[in-house]
Amino acid sequence: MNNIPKTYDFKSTEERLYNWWEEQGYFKPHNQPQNEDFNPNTPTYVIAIPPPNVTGELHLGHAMFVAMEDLMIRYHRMCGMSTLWIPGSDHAGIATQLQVEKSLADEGTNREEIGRTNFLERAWKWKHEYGGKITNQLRRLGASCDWDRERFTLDEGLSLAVRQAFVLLYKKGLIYRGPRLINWSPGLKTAVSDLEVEYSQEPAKLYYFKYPLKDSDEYIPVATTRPETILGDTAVAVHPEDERYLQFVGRTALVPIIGREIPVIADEYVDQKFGTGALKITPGHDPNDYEIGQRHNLPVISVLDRNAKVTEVGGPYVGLDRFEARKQLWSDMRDANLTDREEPHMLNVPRTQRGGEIVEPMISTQWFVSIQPLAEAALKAVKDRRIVITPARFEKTYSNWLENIRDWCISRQLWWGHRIPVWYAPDGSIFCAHNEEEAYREAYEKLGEDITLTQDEDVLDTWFSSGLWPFSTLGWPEETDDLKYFYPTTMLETGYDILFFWVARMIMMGIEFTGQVPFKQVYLHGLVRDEQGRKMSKTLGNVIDPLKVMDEYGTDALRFTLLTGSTPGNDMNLSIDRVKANRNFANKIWNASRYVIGKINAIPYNESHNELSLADRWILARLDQTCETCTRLIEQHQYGQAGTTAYEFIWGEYADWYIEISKLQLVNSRTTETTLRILVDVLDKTLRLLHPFVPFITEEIWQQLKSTCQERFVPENGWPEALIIAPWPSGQVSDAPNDVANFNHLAEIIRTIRNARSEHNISNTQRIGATIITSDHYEMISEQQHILVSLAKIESDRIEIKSVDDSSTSTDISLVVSTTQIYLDTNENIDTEAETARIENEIDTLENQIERLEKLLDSPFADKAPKNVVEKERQRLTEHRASRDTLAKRLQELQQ
RNA sequence: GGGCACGUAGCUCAGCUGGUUAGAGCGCACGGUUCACAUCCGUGAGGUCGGGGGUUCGAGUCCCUCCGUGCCCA
Repeated sequence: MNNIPKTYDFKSTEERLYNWWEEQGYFKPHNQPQNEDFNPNTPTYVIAIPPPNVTGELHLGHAMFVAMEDLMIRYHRMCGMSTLWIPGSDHAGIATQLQVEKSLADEGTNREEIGRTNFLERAWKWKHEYGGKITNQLRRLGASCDWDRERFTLDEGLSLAVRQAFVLLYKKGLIYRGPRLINWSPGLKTAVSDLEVEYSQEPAKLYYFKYPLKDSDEYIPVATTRPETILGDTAVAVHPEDERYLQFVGRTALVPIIGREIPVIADEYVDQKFGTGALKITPGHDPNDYEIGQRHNLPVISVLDRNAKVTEVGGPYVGLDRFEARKQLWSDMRDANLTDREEPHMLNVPRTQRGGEIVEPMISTQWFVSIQPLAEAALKAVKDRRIVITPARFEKTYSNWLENIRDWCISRQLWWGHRIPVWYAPDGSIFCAHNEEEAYREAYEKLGEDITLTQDEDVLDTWFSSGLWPFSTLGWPEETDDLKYFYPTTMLETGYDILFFWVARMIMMGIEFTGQVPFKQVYLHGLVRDEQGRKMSKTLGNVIDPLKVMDEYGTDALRFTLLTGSTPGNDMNLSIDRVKANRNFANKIWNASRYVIGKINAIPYNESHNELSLADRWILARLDQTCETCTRLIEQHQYGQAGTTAYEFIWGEYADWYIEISKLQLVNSRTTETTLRILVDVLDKTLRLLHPFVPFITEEIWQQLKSTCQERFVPENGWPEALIIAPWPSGQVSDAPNDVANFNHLAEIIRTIRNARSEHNISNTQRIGATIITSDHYEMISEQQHILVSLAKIESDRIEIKSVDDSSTSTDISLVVSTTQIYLDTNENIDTEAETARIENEIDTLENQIERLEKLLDSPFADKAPKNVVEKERQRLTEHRASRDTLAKRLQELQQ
């Protein structure tokens, strides 16, 4: 009868459908400059993917952004916009280089040994071998991006964009090179930006010691967390109002052990309450000291080199590792009687984001972007709402960061990346150009032909190229047709953790280079954590692999869980139980559809009346409302709510009620065809609603529905080729509130009867008698009698609908649903005592409600609250009173 | 030190601009072999929304404060 399997098999579906979609070209914008019938005025919806690292392996963060963005893309595609999702990946400078270096190490060599050219060859080879992995995994998630437009940050085009951006900024004076205090990673041997440093609270020691004063036995007590930096001290500072030490200001102190002479200065920065209240100043290795040093014109001494080993200024300690030097120096100071004591102390330790080793602040010559002017423009774009961030609270975070931003260190001492487009002549002249030829041309002009240039050794921060992503992927700096049509993009969706790293920088660079904001909306999702709310980490062993989840429960289940289990900007704890529940949801969709398709196949066409039943009108009205609600919620970025709404509709209303009722209507030849038509119509539209959330199952079942219906049932504008490009169902607000209210009343009666049956342990197969007394619903209930009979398991010739209570009813159980009275005749020995108790209990609750409502309506509420709200409560009071009276009467009868 | 978020049923989470005895899924209890589905159906128990104070006719939903958790910035 039905050749559709009983359970949805996602394994045989997902890959097949994905490939088909892609082959059919559905992932491409339907309107694009390459088309012959291109219309530049067709509205666009464009998202540039947050490019995952090429070295990356799929994790739930990727799953999250794909679920969100694919939802946005699919929704807008169905809405008819020319929709483009640009995929790609970034070259992840440090991560990739580390990977390659690791394999070199395994071979017993290293990058210095094989040289830059060979190293890059190796890196590219690595990229070609493994770089496709992550993008294939994105496909697995169902990402409907236009793969023909896939980009990689080291592509030729994007590299050109990077050089162009650099040259433009340089010529504008917004890029400079110079020695500054930067964050140095001794292990990676490169500078990193402020953002790439993470701070962790760690137990450490506070070392108290004596700073001897020149030509005196006196000393200033000083505390430090890093004794090794004493070697680089260039001052001792005290607070200008600190009476304890004021006398020393202006005198000269002697650096312990090495005896260098340094001044004692006064500066407001010093915290009198911390340590001894006196501070040693090491401008070469501490950001705060650096600033104090600037204020007081102190010399800057670097005591540590690129390997974090002591330099020659460190006298006897030269060559020692920083922590070794600490021990040695402290021990020597102890011998010299310069130490006081050590105290345990919680320290804010700066560590590199990658690798986690302790960052060494040090002076180094690096390239920087003067960020101030860019930041101001970026701030303005959000302030005047050319860019809107969701959730809004991140606008504050964004502003706060940009208002306090510091220049961005963009050079990295790596080989894998965009090499800085700057060439040096032997005389030190600098030529910043798009390429070597151009640099030479300029050099010849200035210095004559007999000259050799050498290019800067460093590469750029990966984020520098990511910052250009929304427009470099569209062809910038070329004025390509794509750029003209698709830029600015519409939405930037990503995790809030890279708001600064990426989003802010794209906004700054987008405005700078294109004069336009790179996107109009920003939507930030939260981080996915484990069930206990812990961050997933390899060391904790609590990492949930999305691939495994998809293997077990299907992609749709994972996507739906991520979408409905999270709220904008808030972290979510992923529960596998929920994924499982959503797998069941997919199966529910499957089986509801299986029912419909099976019925169409089983029931031959027969002309029937077009008159709609209450249930028909109800489900159609509810469908309209659901479409309207889902659309509104999606437009408001409340994606989770939208998904839940559709979920509840198809399961709780369509499957639980309408399908059940359709079974009755289908056996009646007068209503068969109409019922089938409505079954199809509602299912079709609901599948459309659900498609952006659960694309695979909906497309799969929709195709079957379509081929089953063929010409027998055709939607308004015909059957589209595929669900992925089917028009989004518009929801006109239904004008049938009565149908909904009536149906709800009917359903409530059924629920109440079911409830009573269950409480009295009446078996499901046991039919019972029922008398319904209703004045205001008499007609409706009479018409819907067959539904009552069927869904509440009532004996069809033992049901009676009355409009007046003639007190002739024999009954075991008495029930009340607002103004409708229900009397059940069960043929069983109903425990009178239990029934009495039940009714008494019911009356009790009603009395409480009545009392509460009477009080409420007697309070200022009655005239201060809006009329409709008051009216609702009045209504409720009336109903409760009626119910109470009915039950009281019945109670009396029982007690006679 | 500054800022933000979170704390709602045993568990994982919804609850939009405040509207009046709080919702879902899972779990639990009871009952179900009807031809869509046991990855199911029906019924039920279970929170007064971290504590306290305030604004309001009315607060889980706004304000203050305290406690707890997490994050960001310095």
